[in-house]
Amino acid sequence: MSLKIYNTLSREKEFFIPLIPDHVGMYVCGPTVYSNLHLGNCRTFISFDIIYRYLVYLGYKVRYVRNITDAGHLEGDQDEGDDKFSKLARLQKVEPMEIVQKYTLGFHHVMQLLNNLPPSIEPTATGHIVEQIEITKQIITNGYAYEVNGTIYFDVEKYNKAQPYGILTNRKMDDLLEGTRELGGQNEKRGRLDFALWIKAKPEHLMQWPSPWGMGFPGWHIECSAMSEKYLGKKFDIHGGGIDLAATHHTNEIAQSQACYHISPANFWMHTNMLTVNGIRMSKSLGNGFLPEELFTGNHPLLEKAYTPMTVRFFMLQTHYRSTLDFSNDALQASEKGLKRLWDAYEVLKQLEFGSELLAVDVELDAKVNKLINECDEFMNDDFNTAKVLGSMFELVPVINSIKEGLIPVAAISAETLSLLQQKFKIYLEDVFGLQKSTANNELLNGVMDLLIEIRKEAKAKRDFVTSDKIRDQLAETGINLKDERGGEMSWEVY
RNA sequence: GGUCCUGUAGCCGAGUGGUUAGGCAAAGCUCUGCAAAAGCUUCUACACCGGUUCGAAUCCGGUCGGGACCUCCA
Repeated sequence: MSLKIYNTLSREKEFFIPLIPDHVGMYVCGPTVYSNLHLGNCRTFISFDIIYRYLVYLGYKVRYVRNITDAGHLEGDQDEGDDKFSKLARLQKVEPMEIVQKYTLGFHHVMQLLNNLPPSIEPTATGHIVEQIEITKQIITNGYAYEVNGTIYFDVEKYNKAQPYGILTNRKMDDLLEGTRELGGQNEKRGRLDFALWIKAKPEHLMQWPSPWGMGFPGWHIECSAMSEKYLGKKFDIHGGGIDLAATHHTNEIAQSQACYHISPANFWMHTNMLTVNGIRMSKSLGNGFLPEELFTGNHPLLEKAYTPMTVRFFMLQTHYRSTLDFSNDALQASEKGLKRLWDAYEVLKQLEFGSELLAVDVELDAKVNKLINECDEFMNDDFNTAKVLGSMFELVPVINSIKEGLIPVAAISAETLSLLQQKFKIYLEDVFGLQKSTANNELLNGVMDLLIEIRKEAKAKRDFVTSDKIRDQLAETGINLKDERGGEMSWEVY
């Protein structure tokens, strides 16, 4: 079975066939680094991280490009506005690049905590001004852009006569025009839907570059066209981003590429759905965003406690990437416990060894285990259905625990099946889903715990429950859970 | 207003027309010196009204509710 991906462009799942066999070029729209990213932003980057990891698992050589937007993002919909970096920089009396540096570092830190792999290339808009100017020039040459007082606009209505402008989100030009606000008298655009490729800078503007049209800065959409072309070519396999970018940003990217190179940039357009709070989209403008830091510290009115980055990651894995996901303390609480159950079973599984005893293999169980394991790949191949994969893995948890408890003999499943089970759990939990153990134990603590366990065992052997309970209770107070195993062994974990 | 998406048990959420998704919570039992963990069992839902079909949560139509995009936002 081969991979199928839902393509926004066709509005259906299509078999994924890369342009160059065994190679995948993937471009994902990254953050605009003028503020902290919230959990909704994180969701998109986690989703694409898992997609990236799965493509690698399938054996593709993936070039994953995710940009950093550090220039030119306009405030509001008035094209004569300030860019976000200049505005903030003036407000805080710092260099625009100080803003960029601060939030880029913050972004990378959060990505690392969430265990997202770094992309292959992470280009910045300010590092590609030349390329953006070149594309703009070519679009003008091709007749799809015009200059007004040093600002270059893309002529949407003219473009729409050659190519369907609203193709990505299935919109007709007339409908789009209807939904647009009236042009203000001072507006210099020819058409309501026209957008800026290059914007003339006022003299006091902090970030500006020379261009054939005077000093200015790039429009928002042109950077992605320029950088995706530079690193992935005029046509590449996958272009991704949040679904909120589809109607405007990605629609304009397609128009720019078509107007410049006469080709639609990506074969597959993938869009991740929004994270909501009480059913409403988490967004910067609404101010209902949770910062990752608030979550990791529990410092938020809607949270009862802190949650680890891995809990957040797991929480998002339980939902399909194209569904909205509602964020709440209860939902996170459930994820925390679910992840623990699954991860504990994984730790148990790693320790299981196939014995040499010649017990009859439970054919039915063996077949069931194999089916559940093999389904994982099928579910992922069906447009990355992580939720179904987790469902299968959870069904395997009682099997693993029962083997450990001796309720099912190890030899009930074949050595081959056990080995496959161990391999697949490792591959999915660690390599594809990118989960990792939340608390690291150190050698010193291990030694101390060995001693305490020994003392407790001795006390229990003498039926000295006062001492044995004291050890367990006081460890519990310091945050360590000591558990009596079947057969007199003891294990422990940090809460 | 236009273009879409969506409504699943206490909560979160998968669901290809016919088979118990799964997680969390809750209850009972087993195990245990007592716990915790684990195992077993129970809770079997698909907004509403029609239609198609032998059969629909799943397809079609309508009604009502929620949301997204159309304007900066992953």
